[in-house]
Amino acid sequence: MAVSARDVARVAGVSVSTVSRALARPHEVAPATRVKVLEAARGLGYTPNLAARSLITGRTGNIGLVVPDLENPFFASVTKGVQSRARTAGYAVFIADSDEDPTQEAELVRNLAKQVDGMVLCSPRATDAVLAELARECVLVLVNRESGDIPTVTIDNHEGTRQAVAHLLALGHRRIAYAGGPTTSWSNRQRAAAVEAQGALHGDLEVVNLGSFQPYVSGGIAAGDLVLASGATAVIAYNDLLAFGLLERFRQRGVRVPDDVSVVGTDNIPVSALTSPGLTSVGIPLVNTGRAGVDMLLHLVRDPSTPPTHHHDLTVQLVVRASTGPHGGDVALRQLA
Amino acid sequence: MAVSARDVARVAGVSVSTVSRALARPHEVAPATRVKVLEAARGLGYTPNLAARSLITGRTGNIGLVVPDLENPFFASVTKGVQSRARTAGYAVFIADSDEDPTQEAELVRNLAKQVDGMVLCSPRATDAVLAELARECVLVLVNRESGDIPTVTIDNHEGTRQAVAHLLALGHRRIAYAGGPTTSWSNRQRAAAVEAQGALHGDLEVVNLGSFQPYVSGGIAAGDLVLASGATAVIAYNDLLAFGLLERFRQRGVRVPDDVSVVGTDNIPVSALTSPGLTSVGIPLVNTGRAGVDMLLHLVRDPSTPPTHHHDLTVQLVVRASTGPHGGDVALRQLA
DNA sequence: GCCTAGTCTGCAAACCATTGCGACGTTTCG
DNA sequence: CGAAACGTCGCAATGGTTTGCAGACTAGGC
Repeated sequence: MAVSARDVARVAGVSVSTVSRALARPHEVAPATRVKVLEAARGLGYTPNLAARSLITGRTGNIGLVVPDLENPFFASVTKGVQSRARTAGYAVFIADSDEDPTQEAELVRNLAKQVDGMVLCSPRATDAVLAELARECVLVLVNRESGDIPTVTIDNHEGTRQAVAHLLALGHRRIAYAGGPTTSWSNRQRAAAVEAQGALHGDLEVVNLGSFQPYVSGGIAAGDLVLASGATAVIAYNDLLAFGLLERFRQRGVRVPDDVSVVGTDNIPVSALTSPGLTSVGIPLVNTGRAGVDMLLHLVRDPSTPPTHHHDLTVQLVVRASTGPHGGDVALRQLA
Repeated sequence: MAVSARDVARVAGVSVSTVSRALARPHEVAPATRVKVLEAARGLGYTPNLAARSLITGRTGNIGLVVPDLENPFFASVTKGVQSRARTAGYAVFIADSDEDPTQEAELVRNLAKQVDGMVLCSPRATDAVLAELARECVLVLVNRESGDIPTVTIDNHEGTRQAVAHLLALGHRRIAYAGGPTTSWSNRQRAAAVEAQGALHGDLEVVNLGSFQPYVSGGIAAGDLVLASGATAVIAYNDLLAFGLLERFRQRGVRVPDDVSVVGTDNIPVSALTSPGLTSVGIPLVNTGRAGVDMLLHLVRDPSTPPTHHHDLTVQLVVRASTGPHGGDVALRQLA
């Protein structure tokens, strides 16, 4: 059925080893034989059996990607980046969705570990202990998470938060709430800490941490009422989906954005430009985040001797849209008039 | 390094073949030996080498999924469904993104074909001829596309369009535009034809086909002006992203939705509830579409003898939100008052 | 007590590509 | 002219698992 190297060898009148070499190391075989083999291979439509190859070489040419939720546009974009970069490097990618469940996450990694040369874990929810264990079983790169000395691509959460707070301060806000994501999320802990740090930095700024919510629209709807009760005039959300939920809940309750409350999201996923009002959001280079993860992983896989950077920090940029403004409307503009 | 069946055999004091049987066909080995082997395997942390297994069985335990654009929420949801269903069936899934490019699509299928037991092609953009060729090289299931006698999971486009048109007719619209997607998209051709068919069916209805646009927000922005110039009071869009673009462009031009123009999308992706106004959309069971594709594929793979259904048609349901209403505002309500 | 049927288990081939080593032939240099 | 060096290629082992076949051993029936 399938055509093997033996068939090619027979047609080309050479041995199987010569076929292998003609394809893998062309300079080690005489030009004349090379063309004979190549022609035979093309004629028969030969492609090496990857299972057999990986059995002997120990490498698969595949990488794995585990994300908490494929339906979250943030992870969808990262996945796109991973896939595109892997493809140009000649790697195929396994995808796995953990549904935000740390247990499934570890299981998925173990299932895939034997079929891949390495894995990218995006925003893993597992504990440091579990990650350390997994890292021993398989080459790992973390994206949007730091843990021990596992190679990592992160986002500059502190700087993102700083930009968001600076923006809100400039608009006159003095009481800012933070609506957090899953407690299992490292970036959530980072962002929460960064907001608190900003509060400590500015004497006239009060920060209210509202706690943890589901990183979906539903979580934002739940958080909305807490924001209003907290007396904050602005809220920073763990991610854009949560921010959408806030906008929705505020609309339901007749609270005007940004006149009554300003809302800042995080991630700047593509749809954030489309809500009404458009969402001010801490922009992350989504697709590039995926690419960076693959780059680091492939470097590790191809020459494990020289790990030049174990840590790559991506820059962020606040994108201001209509969901933020001065509390009570634009006094500055009114004074100018 | 890695523990093989030979190690287990040595520890358990049996032969390699007995190890294999104890794990794969427990009833073919004596209970006493079975527990010995199982204990040894567990003690050593043995897991069968999948490459070696697939080398001999010819099966991989993997499936592939090709989609035109992972960042499109429609495909993200389908991917989620595929992944979740495959996982519970013990299959791992390769993901590939063709960037809406038919050439890449075929290439991706060929690259993956050797490593999978079968593939799901979601909304493939390739021609029927190319698909037929690919189907000969690999077990294929099409989702949201019909082509020859390749097994297929489709969406009832005709019914969806019927519902959308009926809704608009009920609101009093008599001139309806269709803003189409890629010409390479089968479902776009289906939907365009269905709209025309509805026009032919209702004597008092005029249908305007505006042609083909990119299935992104940018495509809708481009289409917006054509809608207005066409004199239509309502527009049906190929997908929700395109509809978002329409909403955006109408806002830019000060055109009120739904008072001046009604907008209907297709797919009912999660964010459609969040735009302002909320998007009326032909709802598709997104995640289930992916599941259905995998179900069909696995059935084909596991017993290729009896293909019970080569065609599965998923039901659709129009979801009405605020983007549709009577032209010029709600006269019916005003008359009641 | 012997034969048969049946239950377990081991042997060895097979799957397919890769690669170290050695053989062979040719060239080059001393 | 001899020997070393080099280029080219085949042999055979290797990787880990599955499975047909045959052998060994047990149990049961006459």
